[in-house]
Amino acid sequence: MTLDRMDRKILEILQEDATIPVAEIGKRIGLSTTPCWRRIQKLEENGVIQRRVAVLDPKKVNVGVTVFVSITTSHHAQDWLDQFHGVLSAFPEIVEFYRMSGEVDYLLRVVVPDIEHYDAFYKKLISQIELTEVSSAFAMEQIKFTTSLPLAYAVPEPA
Amino acid sequence: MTLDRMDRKILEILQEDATIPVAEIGKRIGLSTTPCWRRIQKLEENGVIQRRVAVLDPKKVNVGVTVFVSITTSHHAQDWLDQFHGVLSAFPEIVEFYRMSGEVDYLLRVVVPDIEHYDAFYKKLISQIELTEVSSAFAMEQIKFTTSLPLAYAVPEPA
DNA sequence: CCTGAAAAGATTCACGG
DNA sequence: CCGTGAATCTTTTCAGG
Repeated sequence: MTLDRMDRKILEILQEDATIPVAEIGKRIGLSTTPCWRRIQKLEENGVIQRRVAVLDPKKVNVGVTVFVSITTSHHAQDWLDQFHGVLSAFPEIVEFYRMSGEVDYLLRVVVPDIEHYDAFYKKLISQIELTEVSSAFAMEQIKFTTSLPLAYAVPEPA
Repeated sequence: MTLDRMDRKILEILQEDATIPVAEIGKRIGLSTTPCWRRIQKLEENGVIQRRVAVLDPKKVNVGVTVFVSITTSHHAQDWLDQFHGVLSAFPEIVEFYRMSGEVDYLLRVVVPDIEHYDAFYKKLISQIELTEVSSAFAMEQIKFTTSLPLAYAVPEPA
């Protein structure tokens, strides 16, 4: 699917605030309600817009602490990997989970209320699956966090 | 603010899908529209719900590659730190930015289309501010990514 | 604090340019 | 592909238990 500048403008608005009425979005980008609405529909059908969600304040739901967990493993059989992915993905505290190149095999972002709860999480984690090497790095401060992806790369070259 | 089980149920639903009508949410949790709506209002007023946003598919907007960038710096003056925070936060490719404890001083999550574009981003970054040590780790696969925070820690003990 | 219904507003659709 | 206007459905407010 190709995204033109209108689509990009719509996405820019909706990434920041999905409560804005379609009529208002149209007004901002110079389009009337229906064509604007049709573009949004298409963006949803094509999966460019995956979902609309409420973003919560981590501190207000008592998960103000972020920990990055680096995992190195010696297992490489597919069976074990599938189980590993499944077990880890099921933890609600694990909000991001990447397979990495380089030194570390996997990187997790974990959210918990404090260090004590992280310790409890950690114990539960290692009790459920065997991990060769695990190292934890604590975030002291979240300086930036956004769900808005850059859209400069999404638009085709100007005609 | 204290969140009871009803609030938590509402948040669980809205974190996953913020398009569900209030009447439907009420039905699911056993509440009629008005009280459910009032609870949502309160959660927004109190900042528990920060915003409602559209979540996009990174690949479909051409930023399928995630890179974690670790930064160590020798500067510690407040002036320099403020500038550092400002300069980095302005990059739309930097979607997360943490001050860390331990080895590394800062950790970034950067999204770009591919390694070539990461190189361009990197050059731009180091041209704008002096960084003592920078190391990049590429994610090969995003196994899990969710904007839903765990809510088990948010609820007060059963009365 | 709750229920049920009415008013206000947004989304969706049929039709025409 | 864009726009206008009307029908439908949601949200929001209000009267009352």
